[in-house]
Amino acid sequence: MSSAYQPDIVEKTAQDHWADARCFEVGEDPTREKFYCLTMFPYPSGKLHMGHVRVFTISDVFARFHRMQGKHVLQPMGWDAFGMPAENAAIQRGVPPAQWTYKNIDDMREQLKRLGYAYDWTREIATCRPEYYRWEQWLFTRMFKKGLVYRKNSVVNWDPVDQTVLANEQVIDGRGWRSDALVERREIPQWFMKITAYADELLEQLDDMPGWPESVKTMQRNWIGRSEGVELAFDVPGENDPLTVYTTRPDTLMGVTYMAVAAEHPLATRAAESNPQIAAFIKECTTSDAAEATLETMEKKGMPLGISATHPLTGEDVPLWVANFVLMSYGTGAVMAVPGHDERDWEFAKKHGIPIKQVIAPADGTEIDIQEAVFTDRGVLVNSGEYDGLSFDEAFDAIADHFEKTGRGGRTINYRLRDWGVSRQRYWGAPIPIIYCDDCDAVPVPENQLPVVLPENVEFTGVGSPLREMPEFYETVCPQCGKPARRETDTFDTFVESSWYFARYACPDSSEAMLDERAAYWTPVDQYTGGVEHAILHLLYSRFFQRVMRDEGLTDVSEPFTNLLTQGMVLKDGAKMSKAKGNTVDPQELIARYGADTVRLFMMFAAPPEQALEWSDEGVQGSFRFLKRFWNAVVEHAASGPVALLDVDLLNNEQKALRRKTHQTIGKISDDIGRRNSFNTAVAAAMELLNAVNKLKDESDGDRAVVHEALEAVVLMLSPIVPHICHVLWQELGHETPLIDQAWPDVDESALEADRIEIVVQVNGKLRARISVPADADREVIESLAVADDNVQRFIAGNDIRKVIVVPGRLVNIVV
RNA sequence: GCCCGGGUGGCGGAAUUGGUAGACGCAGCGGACUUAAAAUCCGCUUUCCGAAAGGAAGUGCCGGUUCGAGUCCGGCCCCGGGCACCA
Repeated sequence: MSSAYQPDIVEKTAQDHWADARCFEVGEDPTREKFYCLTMFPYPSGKLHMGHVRVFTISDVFARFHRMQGKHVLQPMGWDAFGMPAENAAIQRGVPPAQWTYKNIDDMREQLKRLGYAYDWTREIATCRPEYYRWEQWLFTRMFKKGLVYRKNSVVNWDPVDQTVLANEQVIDGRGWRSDALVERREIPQWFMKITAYADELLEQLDDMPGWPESVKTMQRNWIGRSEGVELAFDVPGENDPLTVYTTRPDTLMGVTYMAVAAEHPLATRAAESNPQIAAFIKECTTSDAAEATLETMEKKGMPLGISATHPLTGEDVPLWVANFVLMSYGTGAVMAVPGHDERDWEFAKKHGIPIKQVIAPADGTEIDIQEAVFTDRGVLVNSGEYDGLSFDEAFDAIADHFEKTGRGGRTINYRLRDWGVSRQRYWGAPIPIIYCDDCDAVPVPENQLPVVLPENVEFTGVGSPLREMPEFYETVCPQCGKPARRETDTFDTFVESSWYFARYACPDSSEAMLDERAAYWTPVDQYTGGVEHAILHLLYSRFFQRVMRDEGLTDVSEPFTNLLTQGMVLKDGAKMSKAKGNTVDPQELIARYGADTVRLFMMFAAPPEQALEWSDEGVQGSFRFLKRFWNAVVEHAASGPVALLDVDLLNNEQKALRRKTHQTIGKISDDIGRRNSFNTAVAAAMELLNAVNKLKDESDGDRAVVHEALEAVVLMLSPIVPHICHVLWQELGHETPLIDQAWPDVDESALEADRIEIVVQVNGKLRARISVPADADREVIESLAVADDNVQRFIAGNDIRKVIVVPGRLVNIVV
């Protein structure tokens, strides 16, 4: 194959070999170190996009690199197959969601195969298959029995025209995407998983996860949001139950000048009965979507309820307000407000003429005017009676003690994290295995009746779930009492499927259990790669599910992913590439034109993996040109005859320099891929080495030997990134055994030694000269050579040398 | 609004532990080869001054620490991601 580079032929040759030899199909081998390499599985939209190519290529580089390190590597692939796009397609084209999804899976599998990823396709999973989702239904019923799932009312976006629940994505500027009607918040009963039962464990374990990026751990810590505070009861005259609030600032208690409750709070509802203005305000509060970003950014509004609570320390009246920024589903649905020492309360008080009282003073004694500016720092208590002069900690303890002694509250740990609502009022998802009986309430479907199979041949109108129109689905009998009963028609949030698929790849065919002993061999995942947009939800739910499976006795593993790489988005025109925005680039065209290797190389070279990659059509050309140069360099070298054995003693300086470059590059690329995840600089280093090879004539025995060594190194080290061309070039270099079975190259330390090194000379921190010194020169020698330099003399002449800093191997800085 | 990132030539980016700013590539310019074009190869390419040697400025903005700051600290600005029903 000594002609021009033809990617289609090269890539078919390599892929045929891997398929024929079943290179990537792996079983369990306890004698070898395993390496489980996984990518967040794709939604089968039907077309591969650049974000897919990026993440799959990153993962494939890991898989192939660790295989060359001698590890037993598993890299599976599957489909996150439930979700809204299938329903949208069904509405638009009249195709049942199942049919559309299976077709897409077939199409995308072919596209993936064309890219040459090292997948074990025998383990493929599709989450919409009953063999898969039966096990999450099973786990749900186990969680039900343990009290880890429960039902409660929760807010959804309600489209009053289409009479249906909308996803946040389906709400555009507060209106339903199809009806254009103003969306309302409405409460309906939904199933929840008690992730908060694991909040502490999920938080604490983050401190012991060195393989995760700090940013992701920080985001998860803040999301869980553990806080230590105090619960306080305020009596409301005429009410039986006190109004309980939670605060992390009990030291500001004496500064409370009003309280606020949510629109859905019983006190507000009661007040609305006799006051039409309040009723109207409450109605207005529910006319918005349920997204937190909407609630947090909308104008803070409130209205006095005309009643007061009693301050628990002073006995003074504290007026009650209803406000749109207090959420019923969050804590107790009521907050105490301290305008002097809370930003939002201060602004609200200013707007509504509510008194602002200073009860904290700066610890350093600075005078402040609380009417002019809010003071939110911790400080010393003032205007607080017996608590005056106390610090934050002292006041926290004194006030918490007081409430504990009087039985009116006390220390509490609070989490921002809320339980996971898993109910979706949608068709294309896994049925929630619950049966409602008039006598027995909600009863989980018995294990021997699982799975509850989702009917796949349905008429799909888009308004409401077809399951609700299918008596043959929902009509059943109660498993407990045998009376006619009704099956749950809601389905699971698709995050449920993606919270445990990583473990199922170990035993995808197990019909006896959710996981079997093969999972003990392969889990946890050693390297997990996926989009940074999943940094919180998917990764936190997976960490939760792993623990639920552990506590169910299915595994000993607590943390599902040992090392995590969150790859940045592929952007175009400054925004995430997405079908919705219509700014996608089709990888298929590029592959047809340049081959998979060029596309893989470009994705790895264009940006560091964790950063956003701004797409540009130019630059792909450059990657293709490099592969052609690479091809020609190897083919021409191989064509010019046999290579003499390398004899390092006979090398001239130029040849030694190339050898040094070769082994420096082996060291650099090993570190770049193996430790730094810095694939772009690994490619750059390989390019530099190839540029250096092309400068040598490749004629003498010594030339040919060092060129051969360098080319072998480049072929081996680029093979994780561009595996097809390297497969063929390895044969060109005269090897019988295929490249896929080769080990990663080693650094020859002796090749790195150099006689002389370059040192930079600065005067007052400004670069003035570069000098060449013997590699073993000591400080005095380096210093005297530096001072002797002509240009350095120009800048130090006539001045006293005050100080000389010598950084060995790097620079000299002369301070005058 | 809150949480997490990012900001370096015309462009993507490099600089790994505070020590040569701009590696590698794209685009551009000049040259070789060619009847010509494409492809390929060679050279130049941060800005300003200078024939050159060399000098000055320079990593979003303002300030600080240091012999030395893209890197550390304080305060801002802009862009991207997430915010619990997009996946």
